[in-house]
Amino acid sequence: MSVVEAPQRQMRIGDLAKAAGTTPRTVRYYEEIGLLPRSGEREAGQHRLYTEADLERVRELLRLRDLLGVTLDELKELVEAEEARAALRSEFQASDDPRRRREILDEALPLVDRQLELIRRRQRELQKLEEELSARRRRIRRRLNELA
Amino acid sequence: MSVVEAPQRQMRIGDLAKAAGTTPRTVRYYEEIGLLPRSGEREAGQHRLYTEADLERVRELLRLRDLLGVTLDELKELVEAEEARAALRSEFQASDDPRRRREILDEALPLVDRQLELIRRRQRELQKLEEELSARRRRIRRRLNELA
DNA sequence: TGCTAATTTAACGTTCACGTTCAAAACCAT
DNA sequence: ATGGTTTTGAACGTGAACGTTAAATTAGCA
Repeated sequence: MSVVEAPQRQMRIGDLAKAAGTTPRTVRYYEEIGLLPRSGEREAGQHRLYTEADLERVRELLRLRDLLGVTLDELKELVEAEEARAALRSEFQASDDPRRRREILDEALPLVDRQLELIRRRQRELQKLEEELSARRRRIRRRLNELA
Repeated sequence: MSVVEAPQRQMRIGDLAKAAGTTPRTVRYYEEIGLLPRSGEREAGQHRLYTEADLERVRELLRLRDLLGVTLDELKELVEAEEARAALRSEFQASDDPRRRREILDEALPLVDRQLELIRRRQRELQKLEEELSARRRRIRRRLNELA
């Protein structure tokens, strides 16, 4: 394994925000409330630098925010330790110890499961709503037919 | 047709709110922004009275609000003339003229269709998200298996 | 008729999720 | 080194969607 990682094209907050379809302010805010990691070790004053993986994470957060109707606090619990998870992920890549790799995977699973649960609940609710509206639509059409 | 309607058990705002799982304040607020009808002719100062049908409407509004991620203004457009629609509905019941009945139904249909469109878009987005998360879940499980 | 609980209107307060502004500092290219 | 662009940190501002409070009515009941 190379200790020297692939160059890892870094980007700054403006590029990240644009690529994620949001604003720098939002990214900083998410960091502020602990929804995003503190962006590397910065000696106060230096610009934040992000990787492609960070971008993906931001995109996913925005998606979850929009699709599930959760507050950012709930979202934070939902992706709890998204920060830790990112750390784990790189540790996973770096680790050769099967016991450690297994621990990491064991932690990742319930996180994904919790997200899936919420999503499926939402799907069921929407499904029910859709069926009811479809039924209403059919009734209307039927009555229109009866008038023809 | 009886001009004297069935007694129509009326309830007041507190009962309505409780039954709908919300608060009187919210109901008044929705009336204020035109999302709910003005609740009968009240000579200023008198208590608002609601029917079972009103309750259903409130329930549906709350449901749409929670399930689609729309602002109340968007919701208002979405159920545009929910007020008018309620009026139309009772007019429909009262009308024997097929031409009028047809007009009413013709207006009701696109309203339902717009709601259905939004709901289905949401369903598609959630579906995609679910598939991606499921895939991630499978990858994790597979790796766990490989370690066993 | 008198009492109590619920409602009304109006105004002000609050929370969330950012937007806006600004001076100072950092970065980048030449 | 220098100029132009971007970021930083901090503070204040904002719109949506209600919550809270309070004084005055109103409704329901013994």
